[in-house]
Amino acid sequence: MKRSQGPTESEMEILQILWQNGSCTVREVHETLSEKKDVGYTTTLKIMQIMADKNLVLRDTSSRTHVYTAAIDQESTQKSMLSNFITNTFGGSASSLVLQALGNHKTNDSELREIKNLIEQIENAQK
Amino acid sequence: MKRSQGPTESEMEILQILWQNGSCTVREVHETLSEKKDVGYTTTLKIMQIMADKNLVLRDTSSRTHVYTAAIDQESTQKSMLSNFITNTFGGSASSLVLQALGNHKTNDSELREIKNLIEQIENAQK
DNA sequence: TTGTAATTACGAATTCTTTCGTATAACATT
DNA sequence: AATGTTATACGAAAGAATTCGTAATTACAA
Repeated sequence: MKRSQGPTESEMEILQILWQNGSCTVREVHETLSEKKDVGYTTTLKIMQIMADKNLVLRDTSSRTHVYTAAIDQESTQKSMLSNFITNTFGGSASSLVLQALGNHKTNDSELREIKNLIEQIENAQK
Repeated sequence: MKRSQGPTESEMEILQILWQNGSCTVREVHETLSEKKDVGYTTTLKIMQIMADKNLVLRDTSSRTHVYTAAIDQESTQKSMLSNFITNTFGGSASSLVLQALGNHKTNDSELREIKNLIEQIENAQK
C-alpha cells in the first residue's frame, strides 16, 4: 500500500511543535505533546528518530541531549497535505472546502479582511 | 493508537463515488476507481465489505449482485474530517487553511462570488 | 446439462504506524 | 565511589489499513 504521502499524523504533531518553537530537544517536544495527548517519552523519541531517518527533521548530536529542527518547510508541507486532502475528502473542490471551513469556524474580522483581500487579488488577476 | 477518526483514505475514495452516483454495485465503484488508481477488484470488494460492517454504507443483498449506498452524510462527514485536518495540519487555524486553499487553486468567478457572499454574511452576523 | 463467467466470502500476507520495554551510556548527587 | 536520574538505541509487539489469492456460490449461455 502507498500511504498517500508526506508526514504521518504523529509526525505532523511534532512538526507543528518544531515549527512553533524552532529547535527542540525530545524532552521539550514531549512536554508540549503531553499537554494534549497521553504518550510515553520513548514513543516521542522513537518517532523523532524515525523522522530523522526520513529527513523530516535535522538532528544535532553534538551533545548528549540531541537537538532537533524541522527540515521541511511549513508552508510547502501544508500546501501538499492540503492538496491531497482536497482530492481525498472534497473530491477536488477547493471552493467547497473553503465554504465549509468558513462556515464552521469562528473567523475574526482581521482574518476575514485578509481573505477578502486575497479574493480581490485573484479577481483582478483574472481580468 | 487511535486513528484520528472516521473513514480511512480508501473508504473516502469510495464514499466520493457513492455520493456522486447514488447506489452502486462493487463493479461500478471499481470501474470508477480504476480510472485513477491501480487496484484489484477483490480489494475494492473487501473495503466495501468492511465499510458495510462499520455501517459506513448500506448493502442491499436481495439480488446476487449487491448494491451499496452511502450510509453517512456527505456534508457532515466532510465537516468532521476537515475539523481534524485543520487541527492536525494547520494547528487549528482555519483561516490559514483558507488562504492556502484560495492561493493554490484556480477558483472560478462564481465560486469566488459564493465565498464573498458567505463572508458578507459572517460579517453581518458578527455586527 | 455442462461449462464459463461473475460475484461474494474468507482469510492470510504485507505494509505502515504507533507504542513501549529494556539495555546501555552519560551525567549528577551525595 | 555508589547511587540515582536522564538520555539514546534497539527491537519487538500491537494495531491499522490495504492488498490479493483462492474457494464457494450463483447466474447464464452454449
